[in-house]
Amino acid sequence: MKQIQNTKTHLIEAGIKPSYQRIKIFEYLIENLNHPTVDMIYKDLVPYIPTLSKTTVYNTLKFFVDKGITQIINIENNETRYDADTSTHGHFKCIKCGNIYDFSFNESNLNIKQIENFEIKQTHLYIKGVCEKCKNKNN
Amino acid sequence: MKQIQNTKTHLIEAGIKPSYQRIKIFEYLIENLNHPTVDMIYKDLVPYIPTLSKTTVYNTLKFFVDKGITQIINIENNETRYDADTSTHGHFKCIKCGNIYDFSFNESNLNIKQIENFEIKQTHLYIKGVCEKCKNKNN
DNA sequence: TTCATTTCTGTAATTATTACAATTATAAAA
DNA sequence: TTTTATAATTGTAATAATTACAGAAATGAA
Repeated sequence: MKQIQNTKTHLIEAGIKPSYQRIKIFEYLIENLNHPTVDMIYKDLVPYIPTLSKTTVYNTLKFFVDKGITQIINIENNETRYDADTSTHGHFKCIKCGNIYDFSFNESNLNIKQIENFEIKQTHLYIKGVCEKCKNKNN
Repeated sequence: MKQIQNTKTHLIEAGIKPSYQRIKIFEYLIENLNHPTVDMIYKDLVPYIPTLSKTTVYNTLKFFVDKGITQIINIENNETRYDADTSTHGHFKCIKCGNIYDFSFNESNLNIKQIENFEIKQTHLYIKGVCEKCKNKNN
């Protein structure tokens, strides 16, 4: 993923007015690439921004997604996660420890005939299983 | 996907006692491979099973998933969809018409090095974009 | 300073899902 | 056939995630 030097500039370039809350939320995302939920973001930030509202977190993230600087990760049905890395990459969720690992994959190798003439906007790949650590632990 | 000849037998083989509700719900799934939500299943079945409870639909689907004859499809964060085709296959969701198209892909082509030693249980691939029909319509 | 616009906040409403207790159905045993 | 135990279904209440919305605060230009 491309390194982001300056949060403020990055927001402005995406057409987002860099308010205090937006800067803090986006900084949180790039410092926590472990795909946090709204609740995690809110709980971790509210000590530093006591007036923060959960609605603001929701609104801001939706805005980031619209502007293309954040993507939504849907692995479990009841928890929406957010990722400041908007490049196409896969996620592996370990069913033992719950950890989510990023990985890269070659999209062009997929070679899907059935949707050849479709216009692709986003590709999401996630894999569930047992990670190496947990595999070794339980043996 | 493997053709299912007899719902009752299919349930028994999966270790599921074939109650009336279970048979009807599973038949609905194999007749509606367009990945219905709990709400769709409930609304479509309740005219035929007036006593049907939404809780039963939830319980039954969870049971089917546990027993491996149904898989969960997570494309949009707020709607869990169900698929009686448990084979590994991809889903394409058109952002114009909302249609979900199935497609097959070659998992081994993904060639993922970062999770080489991980134990893979399920692979989920979904693509968002514009389907051929909608692409032609809007031009 | 005023005014218009945008952003943020808090509460209430909505929706999906789960928990749980009571009822009903099923099937084996007496 | 009746009894009994177990499993499945149902309805309601509770929970959790998300959205709607109106008012307050902040921003920035006139």
